[in-house]
Amino acid sequence: MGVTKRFIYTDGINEIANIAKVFAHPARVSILKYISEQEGCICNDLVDEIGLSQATISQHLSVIGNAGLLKGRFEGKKKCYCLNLERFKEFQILLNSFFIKTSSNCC
Amino acid sequence: MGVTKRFIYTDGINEIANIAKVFAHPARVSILKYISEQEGCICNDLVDEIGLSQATISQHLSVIGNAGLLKGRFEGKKKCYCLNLERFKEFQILLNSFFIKTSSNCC
DNA sequence: TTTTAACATCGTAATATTGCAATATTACAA
DNA sequence: TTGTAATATTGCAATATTACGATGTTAAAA
Repeated sequence: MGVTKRFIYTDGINEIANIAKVFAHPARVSILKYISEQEGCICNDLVDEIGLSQATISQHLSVIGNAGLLKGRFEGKKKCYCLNLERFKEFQILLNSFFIKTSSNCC
Repeated sequence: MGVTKRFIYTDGINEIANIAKVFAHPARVSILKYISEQEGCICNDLVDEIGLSQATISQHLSVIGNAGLLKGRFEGKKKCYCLNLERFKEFQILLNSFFIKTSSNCC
């Protein structure tokens, strides 16, 4: 018990859930918001900005990154994280189409 | 440790995360999809349809319900669950405005 | 009244997530 | 080289989530 039974759902359903999971933590929402607000590249100002430890921020960044939402490149020892806009739009479209398909009412 | 530090984020950020959390499990995505596909009112066909125990489905329904996404009423011993369309649209709008505000690129 | 069907709730086991300190790792600076 | 700043990874403690059996609760059926 305790494990999500992913195999009983369609790929489409699982995909929506996986996308949502990225946004399901305020730290990750904050990170995305902050990154998109910066003109230039940002690094771990996120640690100061958000107020979680460096380890924790790095962990959240990897969750966001694994979802394909980040482009990161090193500039010397600093790392620049940027939004992968294409993927981000893809997420928006997928979520929206879920909303649209799911908006008929039964009662 | 282990607790999400909600107090360090703005209400807006927490709200997005809370909304996303509802969709962050495939069972809940399935339930919403299934409910919206039914013409009339549905009950716990969800148990047969999805293949989780009645207790588990009921639990997920209460998560969805607590988010304000369900209208439920009893018809005899059966309970009819319907989408609260207004709230659902609200979710869609909130998520979308997050996407829009967050779509500028830094690199 | 008793039974039964349709849910809800409780208790609990299994697993996942969150967060941080400590410890790598990496690349520049001295 | 050695030191150091920036980030990643590891290990672990605390808490949350997921799932289900067992047990309520309630309303119709028998």
